[in-house]
Amino acid sequence: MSEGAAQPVGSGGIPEATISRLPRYWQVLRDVRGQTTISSQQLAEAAGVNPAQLRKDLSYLGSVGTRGVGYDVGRLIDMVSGHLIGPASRPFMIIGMGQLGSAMAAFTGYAERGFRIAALIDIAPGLVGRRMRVAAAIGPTTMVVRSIDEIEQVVAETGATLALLCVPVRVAQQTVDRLAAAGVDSILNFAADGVHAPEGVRLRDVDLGRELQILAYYQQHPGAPAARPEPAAAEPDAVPTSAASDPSNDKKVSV
Amino acid sequence: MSEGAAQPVGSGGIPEATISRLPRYWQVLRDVRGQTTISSQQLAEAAGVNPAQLRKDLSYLGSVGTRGVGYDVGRLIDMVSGHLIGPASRPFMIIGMGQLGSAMAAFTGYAERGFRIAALIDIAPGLVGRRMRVAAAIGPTTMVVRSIDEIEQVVAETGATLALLCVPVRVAQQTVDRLAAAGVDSILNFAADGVHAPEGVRLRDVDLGRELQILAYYQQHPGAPAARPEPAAAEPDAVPTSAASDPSNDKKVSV
DNA sequence: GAATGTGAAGAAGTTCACAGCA
DNA sequence: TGCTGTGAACTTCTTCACATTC
Repeated sequence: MSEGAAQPVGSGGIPEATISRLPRYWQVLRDVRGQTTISSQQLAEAAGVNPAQLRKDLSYLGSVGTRGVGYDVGRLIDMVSGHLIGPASRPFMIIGMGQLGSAMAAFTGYAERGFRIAALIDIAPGLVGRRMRVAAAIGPTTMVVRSIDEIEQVVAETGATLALLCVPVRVAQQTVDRLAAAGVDSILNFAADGVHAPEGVRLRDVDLGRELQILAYYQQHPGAPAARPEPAAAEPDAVPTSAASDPSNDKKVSV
Repeated sequence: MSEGAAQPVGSGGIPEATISRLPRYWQVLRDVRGQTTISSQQLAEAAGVNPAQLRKDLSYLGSVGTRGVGYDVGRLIDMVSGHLIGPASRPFMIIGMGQLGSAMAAFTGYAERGFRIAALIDIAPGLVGRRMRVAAAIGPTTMVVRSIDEIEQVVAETGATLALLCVPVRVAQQTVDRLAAAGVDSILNFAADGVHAPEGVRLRDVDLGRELQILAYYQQHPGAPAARPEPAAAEPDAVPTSAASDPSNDKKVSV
């Protein structure tokens, strides 16, 4: 059917903006696994987006809602995670086991989100070979830190081509190059300082300084539009003194 | 229409998309502090954006380039950081001194980016009162962890209304409410699990799971257009395969 | 001559509004 | 009746192209 509406994106078909929202939908869906169906209204509200937006986003996945009813929660979860992660849990490595890397290893949310730690990597002789705590699917466990010199072997053994880069800034570039050479094609970079991604590697920066600066901008410029249009009533800036907030989900000001 | 296409955004004047790019320009500018001027061409290339985009972005700041010459680097740095951070360094608090919070405290890039740690906060009796290492403007130093019960006082003393939230997910919401009540109006949230921002609070989520899922999507769908258009010039990048041995491995955890 | 600043064209993303199906 | 799916309107963002200034 159809033709008119051109495919919004050349290859994959799903617009970038939609992809970046999928994880949020997915998370909301996990939180409501109890119910069997959910309407675009409900899901959109919980995710903080417009219902039409949500329906359009889901329609890109080749949607399967039922008119008059809503979406089947279980089916939608499968569908979204199929697109995001694939059928099996996805292995990844943590590179650099300093404080940040250790904190990442201790994060308990991986399994739930479809990932699993395949290896911990460092270069320091003092760390390589040591056991460190990691959060696994079934409670915490430990894992031996391996050397970056074995990286090719680790990639071959585990099949992990996704890495969390937690090394100091000054070795970030060389480490990225090293990983790329070993076949890693996707890197989440916490060193974030103008690291250049080699051909064929997808690098995503998480830059603390950037996030802080953006927040600081909005602190300095009150009145700047954040993310929410939401007409709502103009309220006299009543700061809730008691933690209890009203349940009517007034949209967040997330910037 | 009346005013023509003048002010593109209602209140502040600067489009959101532009604001989110300013930190990147700023960082590039810091890296080239040596030269006195820079052209939109050069700056744009280093930042990985289109030159026209860059010029338009800068023009929102009430730009001050010189035709035929380029931009004065020093002046531009002042201008951009004036918009992002303001005249003085901006104080912030780290809430939750677990592994993640400790890693954040050790991050050495704050001063350079216009921020300074004003306080470390936790709730655990075992931590409150203890000294922890933090990276300060002049080398590392230590700071006493204070209780969240003193939060109002800390805010009053330090003037910090910006917080890095590094607490476990399950107490994230209540902590946010607590901070909001104490006058904190901007929060960078690492717990990131559908935390709701009280009225008047700007919450920005850094969600590890989300970032991973987005990367995983592109792994599964090669050919989809990613983030990097076509960044910097090809640099002759001497690839140091032998990673620098780094004894002080954990100190400079750059996050 | 060289590079900025910007109107206008173009692309991408969002929201509306309603047809169509359960 | 209720809610999805989607063309079309609308808004925002990006890029082009060129007049303008040094």
